[in-house]
Amino acid sequence: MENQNISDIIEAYLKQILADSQEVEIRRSEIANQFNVVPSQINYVIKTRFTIQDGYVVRSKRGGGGYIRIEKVKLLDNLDFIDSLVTAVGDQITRHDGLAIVRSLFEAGSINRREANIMLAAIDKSAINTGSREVDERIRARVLISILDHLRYES
Amino acid sequence: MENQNISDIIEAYLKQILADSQEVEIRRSEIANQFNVVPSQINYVIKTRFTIQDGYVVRSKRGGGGYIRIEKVKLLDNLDFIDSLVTAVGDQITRHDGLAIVRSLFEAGSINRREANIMLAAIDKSAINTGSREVDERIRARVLISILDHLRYES
DNA sequence: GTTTTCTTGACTAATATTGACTAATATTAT
DNA sequence: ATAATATTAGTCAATATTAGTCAAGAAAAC
Repeated sequence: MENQNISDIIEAYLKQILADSQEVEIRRSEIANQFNVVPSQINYVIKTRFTIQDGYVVRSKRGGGGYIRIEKVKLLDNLDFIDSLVTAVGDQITRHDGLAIVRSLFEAGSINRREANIMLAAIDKSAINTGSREVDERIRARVLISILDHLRYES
Repeated sequence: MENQNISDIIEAYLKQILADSQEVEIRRSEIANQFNVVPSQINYVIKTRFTIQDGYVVRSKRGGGGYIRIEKVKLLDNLDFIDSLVTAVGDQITRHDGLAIVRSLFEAGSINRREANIMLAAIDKSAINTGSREVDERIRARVLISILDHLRYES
């Protein structure tokens, strides 16, 4: 074992629970208290160590009875492909190139025609049209990547 | 699971009754008493969890013999249904209400789980996040309506 | 010495709970 | 009939209870 910082320790704690069960639900302040760190460090640990690339989906709720729930998901075998598309999208993308991304998914068999059409509708000009082409391209990129990330696992 | 808030518990209680019957009729003060909350919390639960987007219609009467009646709505044919959702979306919509829209589509059988997840990814915070809540809500509305419009043609 | 990662806390956002006040309807008294 | 009273539900704003974001400084890695 190398020199472990507290983030690593919290990560290990959560992953140990996840070794036995499909998901773990915590109250942020409780865990923060338990490990004697500020609450926002829990967000840091989750953001850096429980990403979708790692095979985790995180949901949360604020307010009374709030929680953070980390779920282990079964990743599909198209990960490298999705990765390459995410890279291709980058942080902004034209409609034309977005169309090509969706077509790639369809032709690879990752999505069917109906799903492709839903994706196209989501990045269409009628959907994303703020008046600034640059802003539109950034939003389109994020919408696409958000969808691509969901195609990584079974749901 | 273990630390649910009382609003969730009341929601679950009502929905359990609605699982067996088309509607449920309550006396507000009785339920408030039963769950040991103030009466107006029942209004909160209904307002946040039994909206028309969720597929419920609520009627009530004040005065002696007053009641609150929650009815599970029978969905119309697909076109009218999508029309009603488009109307419900309007020109801006919160994530919470957007979620309810997608859930309605799913529960109505208009889309399957995979399609629902694609839609949710498209309107997620990770996808639409310009820094202005108002702008986000407008974009979210347009993305949703664009997808809803495409769902008309295909079915 | 520079860059990356970690830690911290101030500020923000979402959701839940509560209660004072209001409105509608029913019942009773005149 | 009409007015007064009782009995419901509705609205709204204040407060409480959570989690999220972001940026600055510290520590570690390179």
